[in-house]
Order: sequence, then structure tokens, then C-alpha cells
Amino acid sequence: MTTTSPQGRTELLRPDGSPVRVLVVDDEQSITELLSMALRYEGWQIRSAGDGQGAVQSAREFRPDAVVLDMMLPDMDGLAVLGRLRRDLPDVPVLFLTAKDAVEDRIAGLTAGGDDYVTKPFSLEEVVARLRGLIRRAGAADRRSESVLVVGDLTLDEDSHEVSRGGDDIHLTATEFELLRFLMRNPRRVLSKAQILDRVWSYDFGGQANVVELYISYLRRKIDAGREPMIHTRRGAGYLIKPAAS
Amino acid sequence: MTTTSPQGRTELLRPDGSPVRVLVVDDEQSITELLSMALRYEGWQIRSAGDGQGAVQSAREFRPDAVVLDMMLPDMDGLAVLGRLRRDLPDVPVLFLTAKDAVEDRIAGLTAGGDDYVTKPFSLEEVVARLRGLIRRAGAADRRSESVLVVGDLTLDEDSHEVSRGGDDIHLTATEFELLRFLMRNPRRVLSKAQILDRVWSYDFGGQANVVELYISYLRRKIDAGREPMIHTRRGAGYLIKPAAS
DNA sequence: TTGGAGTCTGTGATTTCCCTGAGAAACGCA
DNA sequence: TGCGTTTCTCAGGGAAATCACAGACTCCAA
Repeated sequence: MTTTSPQGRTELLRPDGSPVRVLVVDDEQSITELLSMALRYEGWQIRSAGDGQGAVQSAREFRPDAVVLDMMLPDMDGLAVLGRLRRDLPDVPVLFLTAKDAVEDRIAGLTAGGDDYVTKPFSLEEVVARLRGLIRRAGAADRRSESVLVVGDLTLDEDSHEVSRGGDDIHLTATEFELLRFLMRNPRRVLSKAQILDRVWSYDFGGQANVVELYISYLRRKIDAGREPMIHTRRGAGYLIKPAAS
Repeated sequence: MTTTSPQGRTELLRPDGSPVRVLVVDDEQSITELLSMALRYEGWQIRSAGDGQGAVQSAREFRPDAVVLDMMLPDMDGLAVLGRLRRDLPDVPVLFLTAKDAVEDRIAGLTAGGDDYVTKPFSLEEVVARLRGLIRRAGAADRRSESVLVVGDLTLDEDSHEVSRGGDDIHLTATEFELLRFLMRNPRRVLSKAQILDRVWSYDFGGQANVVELYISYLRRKIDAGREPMIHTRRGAGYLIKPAAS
């Protein structure tokens, strides 16, 4: 099921209308806090654990609809945690967090069952998007929930990564795509450059804040070029996207 | 019966509309877990057993539509298990798992009755495809439902392994065929290299991720050569297949 | 009208990612 | 056993994407 909040954001809900529950497992507290905040912002109910023991325990009580699981935990191997989780909750989808430089064969098999993974350092938008995908496909949320975002005559398909405006296909790079997705998931709402940087770029990004300006300018060239603009600047505040007509 | 899920994937169902039931029997827990995950993702109901005793027991209660049976079990010979299974469920199709170097003729005799086998280490796509075939032919699923995948003017016959585009027959190697099947079972959907590796290559493959790139390049030569391309790269995300027209 | 803060965008360096040729090793079949 | 086929590794080339930098531009207030 989906509902639309007063701010115009679309939320995933469980079939009975209650909020989606997600368990976050990582031993670095800064990571669990970062994730908890971002996922609560999605309207989800979050519980977190710092080790394998706690994860298994929490899963049993909390019965989450999805789990975010770091593969490097102090007390147990990630796969062992997975096995224990699956004993209690056979169908729960899992989003694995792995280190970028981890040996590739440790990653093997993680997507086999419909699970998914992201590498550290990740961007919050990426984690949220993949979690939404997992929850959608696992059927914890109503099956009807679409993978297509629409604002005015602009559409973005999260499965095929296709974007089009007024019927014309638009090719976007990975970063442009993530930025546009963030804007379109928050239509008619001003997003500050800091917010955008926090959500779309990975958490260890150390560069200049004006990459946001740069990528907004790229997007405008591709999306607004020669048309009624949809991306607007609120000087001193940030950017927002809205249908061209209004 | 088949239904098409919102993601566009086609699911097998039983004549009464309930999910297909599969019993998985293997003494290695990592194998039963891997298979359970992958088969659940097909929308099937899974039960697993770790030895012959448990298998017979589970089959009696669970009444599966198909069984995946490792030939090397700790307590009983594979043939003995098969005999006992057949006493309770005379018509249930069985997919045997055998070691690579197993005596081939013993297996060959078994498959005469409409059963099938795969050798370890297997790829998940192969197991799923063969199970689908068994279930389809056994009539547990409603129809002689399609064994032909179609995307645009490209067709792939899962029974005969014939592939053609626009009427021209195309010869593919085994790996190319599996890769194309996976793509065509998920049309218009970006599949990451990790996902492809996990499904199409066998679970113990420890090689470089760029075999995927390599085989995509082989497929392009055979399928897209001199035509409107159907296989597309989404840089930094993966690959997808879609009809040439759109 | 002017100055400054904030924003936009052209240029190019760097990095990342993807493609493909060549050849080694493994396989399958006669 | 020997030969053709298939699978896979390795490495080079090239294209695309990312980002820093800097100068141009815009808006607003004094």
C-alpha cells in the first residue's frame, strides 16, 4: 500500500496500513545512527543492533519487514547471522553492507535470493532506494506500489533506470539519476544543497559543495532544455522540482 | 496457470491458484539455504530436509509438486530415498543433484521417467529452469504453459534451446544461452553484474567479474550485430534487454 | 548605481568503468 | 588420443563520468 503524505511524499506501508519495520545492524554507531535517521525520515519504524547476537534477538521480537546487515560484525560472521535470521524470518529480505575493497568472492551469492547489497561508503539515497525495491518485491508492501516516479510530464523508472519527459527519452549518468530521483521523491519541496549532498553523495564525500550546483546545471540541460523549466532555484535556500504547468 | 507480477515476471502456479511446492533435500546446509532463497524468490513454497529420513517424512506431510534431491545423503542411498518418495507420491518429478564425476549411466536411467538432474556445482538459473520444466511437464502447473520467451523480435525456446532474432537462427553456447535467458526473464530491468554472476554462474565460481562483460560482448555480436541493439549498458548500474523499437 | 553574496557554467584533469583482442586452459566428442 | 569448441584470464585502449577551478552572471540591498 502507498499513501501520500501532506508534504506530497509517497510512503510505503504494510498491507494492514501500519508502517514498514526495518532492522539496522552495524557495529559502527555512527553508521546505525546515520541510517536510522534517514530511514525514519521515510516514515519507517527502525530498530538497530550492534552485533550478531543483538541482531538475532531484535529480529525475533521486532519482526522487521527488511534488514540492513553489515557483513563485518565483531562477534559473528555475516553469513552466520544471516542463517540465524532466516531461521526465524525465512522470507525477510536483506540489504548487505560490504566494504568496497572486500574480496569479491565474499560478495558472491548475496543477490541470489533476491537480496541485495551496497558497498561502503554508500549514499543514503541508494540505500533507501534499494530497500524500497526489496520491500516492494518481497510483497510486504502492497504489490501495486509502482517503480515509476512521475512529476508533471517527467517520469523516472527505478527498475529500468529510464527517464523521459513528454515522451522523449533522456539519458542520465548515475549521479544525475540519483539526484533527480531525490528531487522527484520530494516534489514541490525546497531541498538545501547540504541536504542534497548528504543524501545523494556518499557519506565520506569530501569535495566542494558546488558539485550540487554543477549537477543541477547538468540536469537542467537535459530536462529543462528548451522547455518550461521544472527545476527551480530558491536563492539562499535550495532547489525544488514541480510540474511545469503550475 | 501463470500470472504476471507487477514487475513483469511470470510465475508458475498450481491449477487451484496456490503456489507451487518444492521440497529441497541436501545435507549441506549452505546448499539448502541457497536453493531455498532462490526458489522462494520464484514465488514457490519451499521446505527443506537434510537427510533421507527427513525427506520421506517431509514429503508425506508437505506433498510437494517437485523434489530437489541430492544423491549423496548421509543416512540413505539416493535410490532408496527415491523409492520411498515414490511410494507416497508416485508422480512427483525429481531433480537430482549429483557430483560432477558421478557415474553417469546410473543417472541416465533415472531420468528416463521424466526426471532430470544437474551436476554440482550448478548455477541457480539452471536449477530454476529445469525445475520449471519438470513442473510444467508433470502438469502440476495448469497449462502446457509457454516454454518460449519473447522480447521484441527475439525468441528463446527453453525446451529446444533454440534462439532466433527476426527469423534468423542464432547459435549460442551454454553460457551465452543462460545469460540471455536470465536477461529475457527480466526484460526492461537493470541487472547488475553481481546479480548476473550470482544467478548465471555456478555458486563456487571464484573468477573475475568481467566474465560478465565478456559474455555480454559475445551476445551482442550474435544478437545485436548489424541491427538495432537490444542489449543496453547502464554505466555503473548494469545491463538490461528490451525490444529494439522503443 | 554599485558591491557583494550567491549561483551558473565552460574547461580540462583525473578517475572510473567498459569493451575487446589474444591466448591459455579445460572440456567434449569422435 | 587428438582436435575443435568453449570458458575464462589478462591487459590495453578508449569512452564516459566525476569533480575542481575560475570567471561570468544574477539578484538584492544599501
